[in-house]
Amino acid sequence: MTDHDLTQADTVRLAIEREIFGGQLAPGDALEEGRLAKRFGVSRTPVREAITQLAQAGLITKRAHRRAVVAQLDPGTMLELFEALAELEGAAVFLSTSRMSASEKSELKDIHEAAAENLRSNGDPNEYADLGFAFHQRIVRGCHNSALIDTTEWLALRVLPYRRFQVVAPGRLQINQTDHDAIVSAIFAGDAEAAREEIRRHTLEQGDALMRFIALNKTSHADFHPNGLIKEQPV
Amino acid sequence: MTDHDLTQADTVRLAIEREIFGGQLAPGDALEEGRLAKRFGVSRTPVREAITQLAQAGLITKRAHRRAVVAQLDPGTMLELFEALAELEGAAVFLSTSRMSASEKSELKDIHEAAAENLRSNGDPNEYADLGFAFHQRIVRGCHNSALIDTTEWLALRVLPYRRFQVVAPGRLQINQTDHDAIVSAIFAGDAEAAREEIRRHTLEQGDALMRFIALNKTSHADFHPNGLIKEQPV
DNA sequence: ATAGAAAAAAGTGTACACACTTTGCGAGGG
DNA sequence: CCCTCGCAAAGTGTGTACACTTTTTTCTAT
Repeated sequence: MTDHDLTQADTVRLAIEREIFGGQLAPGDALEEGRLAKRFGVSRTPVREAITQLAQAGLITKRAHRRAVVAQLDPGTMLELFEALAELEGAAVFLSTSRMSASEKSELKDIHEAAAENLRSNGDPNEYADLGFAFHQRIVRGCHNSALIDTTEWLALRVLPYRRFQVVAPGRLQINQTDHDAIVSAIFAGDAEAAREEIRRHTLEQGDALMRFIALNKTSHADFHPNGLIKEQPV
Repeated sequence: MTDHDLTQADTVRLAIEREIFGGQLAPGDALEEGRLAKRFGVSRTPVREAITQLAQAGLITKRAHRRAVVAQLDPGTMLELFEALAELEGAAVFLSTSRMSASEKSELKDIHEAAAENLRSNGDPNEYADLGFAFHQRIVRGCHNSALIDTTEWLALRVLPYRRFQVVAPGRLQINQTDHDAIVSAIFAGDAEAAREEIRRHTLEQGDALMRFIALNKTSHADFHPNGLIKEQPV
């Protein structure tokens, strides 16, 4: 089956997610069931279901009889989100330090070194961002506790639409890399408590920097709207 | 308006939630859209939406073209859930220690002492369970970070259907109270790190005890359907 | 002109119909 | 006897119609 057992609602949900993460749908944009239905070539029913799920995931907000909107995070909420994320990643790395297998650790080191190389050779900042994401993911998944992993990644997802702003913030990348250095060292030294502290500080700082950057570039998100760049899979 | 702006889907969702927490719907029970629709006097559409939301929340599991089922936690998953919960509560108390207001702290102390009194006078175990729930809730909410609070309580919710087993486990209550003692002391001493360690150990131990108890009473859950053993606190 | 009310337009919530998938069961071959 | 294949019943996924709510526009009176 080419179908992979994905229901149409799933397909639509995935597509919308991609558009949010890709930036075609910016925070604050309205999602109207009818239009989406026509655009994806399905009826409103699966679109509606997709929206419900995305709302539950916190990616979009929805109130009865009102249009659904891509979740918009005010500074306070975002700060809380990053603080919570910092704590969760801290908890995860605390466990990961003693639980990561040798191959997982070496994978982490590989990612870290690839990022360093990217930085040294002035590579593509987007690639660096991807490596940063993989870095955090590798650490979190190293705790081998799906409940904790899912919870952490779910939280990370909610701030993901905003991370695109960070790649262009000047000077951040080097600081980021130094932080990662400290984290890797702590993990390889087996010092769980130190690893926790390092990643907590790091993620908090990341959120702070992101907020400052957004505050400075107060221009509307609408600037980033090439719109319709993604074509979805027709079953 | 008596309606309070709740859509029918919301009403159904709330009703099913209550039945799960109340024990009328035990883990493993199948939820069939048509029957529920008839029972609640609505069409399948809102029922379907409610089920989707509950599935997203992890309270029920759902796969394409198959009946939805009240989430059944195998021992491994439950252990993971408690471990994750222990870490989250640890993170929360770490923040709470320095953030709880004087009145919040005294509230916590009141709850703790009421529980002690209940124990001393051989009071109602269900009341003690409620106080235990309130104890944890008060601590978690003391961190004043809604993202962390929501995440933690969401996780706690997933194991709630199983907590009903614990109240009857022999000897647990006294151990529980001693643990709480240590936690309260650490908070009042302002030792965030100690508080974190205490609550981590405590919650892990709680999960362990629960698992042992369930393993011993391997009989079907259906036996425990006397309906309303635990009363939940809305809002 | 302008504020307010009334009506039209747009959009969401729900019911119902029907196609497609899964599941349970019974008949026929090994 | 039991395994398998296939058919019937049950149940889910989606399209469509319509009622009800919100939003926008238009019309009226000051």
